Amino acid sequence: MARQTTQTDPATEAWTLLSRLMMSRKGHMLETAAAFELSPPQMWALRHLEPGVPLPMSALAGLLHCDNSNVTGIVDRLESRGLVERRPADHDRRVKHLVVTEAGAEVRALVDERMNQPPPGFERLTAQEQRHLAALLRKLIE
Amino acid sequence: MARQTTQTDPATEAWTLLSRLMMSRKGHMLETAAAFELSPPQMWALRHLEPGVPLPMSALAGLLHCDNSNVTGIVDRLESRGLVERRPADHDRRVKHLVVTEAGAEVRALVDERMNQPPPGFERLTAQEQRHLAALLRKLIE
DNA sequence: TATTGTTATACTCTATAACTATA
DNA sequence: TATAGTTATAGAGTATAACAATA
Repeated sequence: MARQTTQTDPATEAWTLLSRLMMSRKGHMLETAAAFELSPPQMWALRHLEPGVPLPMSALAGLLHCDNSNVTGIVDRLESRGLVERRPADHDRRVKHLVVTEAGAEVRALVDERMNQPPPGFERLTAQEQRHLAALLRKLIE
Repeated sequence: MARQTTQTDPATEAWTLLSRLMMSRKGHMLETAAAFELSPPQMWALRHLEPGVPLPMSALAGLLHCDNSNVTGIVDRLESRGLVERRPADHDRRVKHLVVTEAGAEVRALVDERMNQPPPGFERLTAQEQRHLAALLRKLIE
């Protein structure tokens, strides 16, 4: 008779708890996007674009895990609101670089501020526990 | 002159690391859904439906953070594949209960197995660190 | 009157395939 | 030939508003 070896290993348990925590934040994500009249993909695109760092369309497609053809539409809508701009790359004129405008950087900062806000629950951990958690996650991510 | 008090508090740092970790799993989520020919919302719906536990459509809408009218279409497609069934509730015939079929339960189990797999990185933590991480997350979630 | 789920509508996201302009 | 981005197309997700059935 097999022993009960699948008692749920600690890595799987930690990962499952972690997934549950993130799932519980989906509402907050949608509210944040709606607060700035952004669709979720538009918000992620804006968050991936660092002000002052031009990014090729195809690189954004990779970050968003979608096809290049989708990025065209997502960027169209961000550009029509003046949040990002397209600029042909110097080294290869097929490539278009995306750059965040000043207005885009402002919205992006507000979005980031809101999304980086730790969810309820963290205040139940002591400062030392919070630091320990951060240390474990750093080691996990490398 | 103000002191540098915003050194990034540990809760925000932990939360930011945590968000980064989950974002890095988006590709895995999309691949899992695609492997079972499910759209992301269809996969989430199936994961929210516990076999043997009937759930009203409106409750699922709440869990998915979307409007009731969306659930109609999402469930239509799951039902046409024989993964879930609609059943009028006894106590209130306006309500329709969703129940996972046997075929649905099988797909759901495979999806769960794949999604619960801890991502790369966990093997860099010792078993004790993994247990500690799980304990901190349990306290965080309550 | 209020609520559950559906339908109608319009917009966005999504992948695929075909196209363009560069390389 | 190959690649970056666009366009065309079809299907799915999304919210809003109007509706039917039920409470």
